[in-house]
Amino acid sequence: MEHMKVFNTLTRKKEEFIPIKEGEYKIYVCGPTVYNYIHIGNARPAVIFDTLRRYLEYRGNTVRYVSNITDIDDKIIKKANEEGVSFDTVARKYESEYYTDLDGMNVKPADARPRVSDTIPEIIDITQTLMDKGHAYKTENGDVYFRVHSFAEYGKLSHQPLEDLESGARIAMGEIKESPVDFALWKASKPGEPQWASPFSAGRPGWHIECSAMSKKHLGETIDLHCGGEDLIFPHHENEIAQSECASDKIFAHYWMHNAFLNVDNQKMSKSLNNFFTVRDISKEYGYEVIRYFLLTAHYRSPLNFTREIIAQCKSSLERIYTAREQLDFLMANTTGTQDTIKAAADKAKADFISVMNDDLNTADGLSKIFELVTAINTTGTLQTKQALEYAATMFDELCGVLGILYNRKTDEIPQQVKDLVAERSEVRQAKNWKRADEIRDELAALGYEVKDTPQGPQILNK
RNA sequence: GGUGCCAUAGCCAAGCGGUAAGGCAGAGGUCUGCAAAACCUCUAUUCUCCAGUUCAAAUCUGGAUGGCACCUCCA
Repeated sequence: MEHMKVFNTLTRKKEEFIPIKEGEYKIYVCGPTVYNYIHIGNARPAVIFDTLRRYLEYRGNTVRYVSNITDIDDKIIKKANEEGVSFDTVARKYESEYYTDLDGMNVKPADARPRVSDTIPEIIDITQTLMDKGHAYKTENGDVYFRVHSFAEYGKLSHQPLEDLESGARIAMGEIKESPVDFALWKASKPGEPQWASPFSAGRPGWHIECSAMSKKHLGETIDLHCGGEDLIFPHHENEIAQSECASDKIFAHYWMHNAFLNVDNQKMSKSLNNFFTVRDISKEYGYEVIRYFLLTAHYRSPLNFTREIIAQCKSSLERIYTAREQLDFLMANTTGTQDTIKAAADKAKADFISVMNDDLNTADGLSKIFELVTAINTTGTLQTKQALEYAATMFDELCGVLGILYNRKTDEIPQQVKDLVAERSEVRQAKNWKRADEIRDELAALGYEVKDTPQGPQILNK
């Protein structure tokens, strides 16, 4: 069995991606904190790792894919208090909006989409285990902290010596910790905060413990891959490793993948710079699919710059793919050709596509392989047999499907009214009545259709 | 200060030791009643700069310059 290669943050090397059980991958992706609409930066891991999943499935594997919702968090609580509603009112709203955006970008629903608020017993359980094993301690006010110095491998993901981390760490107001690097597993609740009963105190979980608990609950103690944005490497993922491995005495995840950040006008997105874009707003202007396409145009470990100019370019590029696909359908219905050389071109595109995707998910190169097939189709057109074109179309759809693009094709039956207008237009064109012909084109446009005149007759496009 | 990453045409971007993929934009042409799309040709003798290694470097090494990230619960 051939495996793709991925860059493993743990070893900082490209490695063969070998699952625990051949043909089955267990993947956990850190999801968003739901206190607002997601921004385009949030969309990057969602789309990239969805593409990884699609690719692994395309290559014949089964994938168990889990992505969480962080619905207990300071920012959510703050927003809820501002609006005078409960935290879960805020969380449920933006969770729902998040899924609307994911659906818009053609991200397949995860097999499990756990919420922190539904995982409290498991969180308490791990916390208790860590305390029992001496990896965690409780303070007077009811907080529970992880004892970082009890885990010798701490820092193995971020590749930072503990001393350096220690010098950079801060102690927040009111924290009483043995070491500045220790982090909260459980926080005793303060007034105005949601709380859950626990053996430690009435309180709520810390940030990092939730992913350890949800990953274990839905995928087991050891998984194949854990991924997320590169900012999560430290402290979030480092801490997850510490918690999970100390609790289970097993490897938490064999592979770690992290996507680079997305910038706007070459600057970090931030509210103060006023360069903050939500997926929702961009989708209204350009459509969701262009966002997905855009995210695939660069390698996931490279920084990606977002500007309106670049998005506009992506829209044109995507258009070329759509046009070729529509052309393919038209050709299949009208070709009189006898060749089948397009089959070889399609086979080559597929083989090349697999080759570049195997190399650490090179989606940018993957797209270029689709464009090579586009050119082959556009060049050879009516010379090919119907069967050969069908073969190419199947391959075309396969590859686009792996990248998750080309999902907005209009496949509705063309209305009789439109067909009649096109027929009338053909007649008046025969009579060289160009005025009426152009009128009809306008009428068709008003109905949402476009007509192109080709040597094989009029091609009707649903726009 | 510690740890990493990046620099390829007007724009986006792959390539990572063997002589510059792909897309967008642009110019000219073909086709067309006009369109649209498509096709053909052109658009980096060169990969930020300077040294070095090598038969061979955008690709490796050293240095410089510029940009970015993490070490601050931001994907």
